[in-house]
Amino acid sequence: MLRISKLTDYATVILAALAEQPERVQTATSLAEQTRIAAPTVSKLLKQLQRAKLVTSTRGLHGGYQLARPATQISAAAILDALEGPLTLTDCAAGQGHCGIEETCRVGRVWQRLNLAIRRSLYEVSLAQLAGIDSTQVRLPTLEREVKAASSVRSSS
Amino acid sequence: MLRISKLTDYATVILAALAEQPERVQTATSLAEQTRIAAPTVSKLLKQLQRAKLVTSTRGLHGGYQLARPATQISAAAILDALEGPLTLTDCAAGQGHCGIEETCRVGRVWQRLNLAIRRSLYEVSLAQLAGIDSTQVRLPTLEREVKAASSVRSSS
DNA sequence: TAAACTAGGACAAGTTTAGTCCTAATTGAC
DNA sequence: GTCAATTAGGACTAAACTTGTCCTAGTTTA
Repeated sequence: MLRISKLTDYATVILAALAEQPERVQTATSLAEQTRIAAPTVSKLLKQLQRAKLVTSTRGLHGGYQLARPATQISAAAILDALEGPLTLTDCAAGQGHCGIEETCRVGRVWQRLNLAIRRSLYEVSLAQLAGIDSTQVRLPTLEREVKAASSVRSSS
Repeated sequence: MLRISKLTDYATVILAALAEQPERVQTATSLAEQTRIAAPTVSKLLKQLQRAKLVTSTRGLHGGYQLARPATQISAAAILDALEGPLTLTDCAAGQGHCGIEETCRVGRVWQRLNLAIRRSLYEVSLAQLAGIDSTQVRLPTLEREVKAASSVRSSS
């Protein structure tokens, strides 16, 4: 539960490897060797990351991948979004609003707020910090406020 | 991603229904009607919750289920644990420690700490709050501290 | 033109999740 | 003591998601 997929985990490892040498263009193959992740998987992930604009790609000979922006400006939330789509703790949160038990379910709202709180906390963590490159402390005023609000919300909007 | 399972969501709805009338013993069937969740599913979930000691059961005629303790003393984390087992954001966190890319992976540790931070925040939210019965504000000093620590951890232990 | 790359998507196997059903065991009422 | 209501436990199935592989096409440089 509340588990990020293995692929997402891999992606952060790959991004961390890119973050270590931001000036260098690295091929999927080389990244696979560095990280010990199977090459086709690395390839696939890099494609996804490219689509999400987290890395830039150069085709052709001497091509490869680079971080699209500094590691300090890539949040954990962005990585998760890129690979797993927008984060929704429950199905209701996804949008449609009809899960069959709408009326009886006053629980949904609170989950969604908790959801948001967690999301914001992930948003405050940068790739640089995940990779252990940057040790800058993050300020997290948002997080505390959000979770507090989430947990005290009532059914009456 | 970071999604709680539908069953867990159902479980909180069921627990919320029980929390509304803590003095009453309610049957699985009645809870199914109230919540509009399919009866066999409700049954199954209640069994799990009973095993986790979140509800008490009475067998036989006029039997049914009740909360094992006040809703204020049941945390969201406890509900998640009961249904999905101990929370692990990544596989590495689960224990074995060999995911094939150990050496190259300095990312794991930070995930695990974030994990813990989220977990603690869930621990601070009670069923009463989820159900909208109790509007008590929670103090969350732990959460802020935890996430801050998690995000600034370095590879060097 | 050939070689080294990425881009995109189809596909298959494995695992997890969701939900159903069946057969005990227990209790209270008549 | 028998019957009906109810939980206990687990087997089973179908659907969904995850993970990983592979193939073909497009791009760039030497």
